[in-house]
Order: sequence, then C-alpha cells, then structure tokens
Amino acid sequence: MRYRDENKMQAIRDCAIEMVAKNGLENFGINRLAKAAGVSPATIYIYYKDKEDLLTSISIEEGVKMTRATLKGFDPNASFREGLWVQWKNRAAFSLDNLQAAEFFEQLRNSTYKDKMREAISLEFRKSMGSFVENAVKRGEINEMPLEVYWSVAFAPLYALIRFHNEGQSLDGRKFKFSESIMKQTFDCVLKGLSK
Amino acid sequence: MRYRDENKMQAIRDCAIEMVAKNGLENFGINRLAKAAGVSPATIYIYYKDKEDLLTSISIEEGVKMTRATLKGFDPNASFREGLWVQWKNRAAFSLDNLQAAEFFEQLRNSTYKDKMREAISLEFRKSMGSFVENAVKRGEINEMPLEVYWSVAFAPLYALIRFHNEGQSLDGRKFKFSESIMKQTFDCVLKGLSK
DNA sequence: TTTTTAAATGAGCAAATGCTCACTTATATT
DNA sequence: AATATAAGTGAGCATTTGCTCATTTAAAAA
Repeated sequence: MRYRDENKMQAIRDCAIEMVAKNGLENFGINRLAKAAGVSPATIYIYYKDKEDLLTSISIEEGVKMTRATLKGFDPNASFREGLWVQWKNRAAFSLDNLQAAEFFEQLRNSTYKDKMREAISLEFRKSMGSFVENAVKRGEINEMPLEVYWSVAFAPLYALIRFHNEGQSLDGRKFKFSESIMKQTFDCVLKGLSK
Repeated sequence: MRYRDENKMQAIRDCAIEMVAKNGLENFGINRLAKAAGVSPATIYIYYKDKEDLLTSISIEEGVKMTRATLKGFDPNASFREGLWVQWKNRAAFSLDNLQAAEFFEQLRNSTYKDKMREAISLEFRKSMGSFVENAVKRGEINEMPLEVYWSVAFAPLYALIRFHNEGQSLDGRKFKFSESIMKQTFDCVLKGLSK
C-alpha cells in the first residue's frame, strides 16, 4: 500500500499557521489552504475530519509545543524567582522564534475554538506547574492566592509585552522593541508584586 | 424626505455585537446579520460601506465607550493608588455590565482589524492617561519605566482576570468567579510591584 | 509480475457569501 | 394635493465556501 507523505501533512500544517497568522481566522479557507500547500482539497480531509478539526488539532499541537518550550530546563524545586524567570525567558524566546505560531495561537485563543483548546493546555499546565506555586507558598516566598490571581499577575504582563512587540508599535504611537532588559525590568515589577 | 429610523441602526449594531460575541468573527455574515436585525441586507449598506467598515466602525465606537467608562470620575491629579484603583473598578464594572460588547471588542482586538482599532483607542488613551503616569513618577510614587512596561504590569492582570471570569472556568478546571475581593487582592499585588 | 491497499487527486456540487439594483415607502417641502 | 428626496426593500447575481466522489497513483504483499 501507499505510504502517507509526511511532507504533505507538514506543508498543510505550516501553510495553515501562516495563513491564519497573516490573514486572520476569518479569512482562512480550505480551498485556499489546499492551493497554498500545493495539495488537493480532498487530501486535507484524509488527515482532518473537517475545518474545525484541522484548526483545533493544529492549535492544540502548537499549544503543547509552546508549553513544553516554556518549561524547558525548568526545575520545580528551584527558588520562585529562578523558576519564574526561566519560564519567562523560555516563553519569550519561543514567541520570538515562532512568530507565526504564536500569532496563530493568539488568534485561536480569542475565537469560538477557545473552549476546545483550554483542556489540552490546562492539562499540560497543571501537570508541571501545580506544585511549583504551592511550594513557593509553603516556603514563604509568595503569598497564598487563587491560581487565577497568580496567573494574571505572573504571566499576563509578559504576554502583553510580547504582544506589543509583535504589533510593532505601542499605545502612544511610538516604536516599541522587545529586549532582554525590558523583560527584566517588567519581571522585577511582577516579582516584587508577588513576593512577601 | 424620509428620516432615518434610528431604531434600525441600533438593531443592526446590537445584533452585530451579539453575533460576533456568541458565534465568533469567523461566523459573522451580512445576510445573517440582516435577518437577525429584521432588516434588508441592502439597508445595512446605507449605514456602512462594507462588512469591514461595519466591524471597524462598531468596534471603534465600543472602544471609545469603554475608554470613557474606564475614566469616569477619574482625577488625573489624584494619588497613583487612588487613580489606578478608580480605573480598575470602572473597567471591571463596564465589562460585567457589557459582557457581549467586551467579548466583541476582544475578538476584534485579535483579528486582522486590530490595526484600524488601535488609532482611535490610543488617541483617547493618550489624551487622558499620559500625564497621570508622568505625575506619579515625578511625585516619586512609582519608578520610571517605558509606557509599555507600565501598561503590561498595571492593566494586563486585570484584563486576564476579567477573561477568566467570562470563560467561567479557570486554568485548572475549577470554577472561577470574579469578585471585588479577588480584584482587590490582584490590585494590591500590582500596586506593590509598581511602587517604589 | 500481479494483486491489494490506501494515499492522493481534480472536477464540481449544494449552500452560503458579500453585495447590488430596480423598485417601493415615508415624509418634509412646495 | 403634488413633488422631491432619501430611507428601506426583496430578489438575486457572481463568487466563494466547505466538502465529496469517482478515479488514478504509488508501493507493500502475494
């Protein structure tokens, strides 16, 4: 029998990410994707059930990749400061290295597909993160707080910064460029806010 | 001559917001909107040039409303703590009172329309906010920092919290409900992080 | 070499899309 | 009452949409 051409599947995935990132979810279509990937529309339906399945599958894949990248070299038993800083650096590096994947992901996060994505991500998240915050509380490094409050204070600022970078210009119209020193400055604020 | 029926325009606006909020930008269509608003498709084109004009016009309108609501009763000369707290409370109240408008806005913010929205919002923002941060720095209440860093630390956490609330469940699968005490707790973290 | 299996395809369908046009309706002005 | 003007309409066009099917192609198994 004939084998699957893994290059084709990869082309479909890559083009889908690129198209959504560049033209938005609202302009993404199967026929268009097929043409861009150099593939028949029917071929896409060998790999994916339908349009929704394609988008959710890819976004979950990318989400897992991003989470894994964020936790690379992360030691759950490290000090809170060090642990969080590793995550910040990893996450920023991933976004800068995978601009389109990050943009694709952000688009899906704000669409009607968001519900289906959350499960896969929260699972991965819970596994590796749960104990880290708990430990930091036990050791008296940070105050006890609901997980939502923690996430909002600890990560939302980083995501916002990355977003400013991707958009290329800031709130007041001037240019804005992400840098390690900007990240460090923001991190210091966040850490101070969370610390006892 | 015949007058414009302001109810019709309002119905179009309201339905558009509701449809995007409920079904996502990618499922929003003019024919669908016309039917939902009880209006002919052609009528929509009396008020708006095309689909893009409709979406950007409405989102700019809502964005201005939101910014105005956020700055209601805000005194640029108040202390930093008080000023920021007023903005937090206003913004949260607006989102809770206008769930669909907030969701609509968030969807547009992450679409290809985002560029056209930023101008209108940043204009409104700059007008009323610029001096507030500057003054706080001069009075020694907070450290000097780029505006993007300030925004990321001061507001991104609040937006994240509101998002958790709207999504109804949190990162780890449990229920999550926004409350004044949760908001206050988060605010204290943020304030501590920004303060000298 | 022949057979079997599944990958891959291009043409194209039914439905939906954004949008228009010839026309009707309502109301201020004459 | 007649006229002028712009709001408002329903049918529908050209195109695009998501998706399928009859068929062909490649390669493992016989």
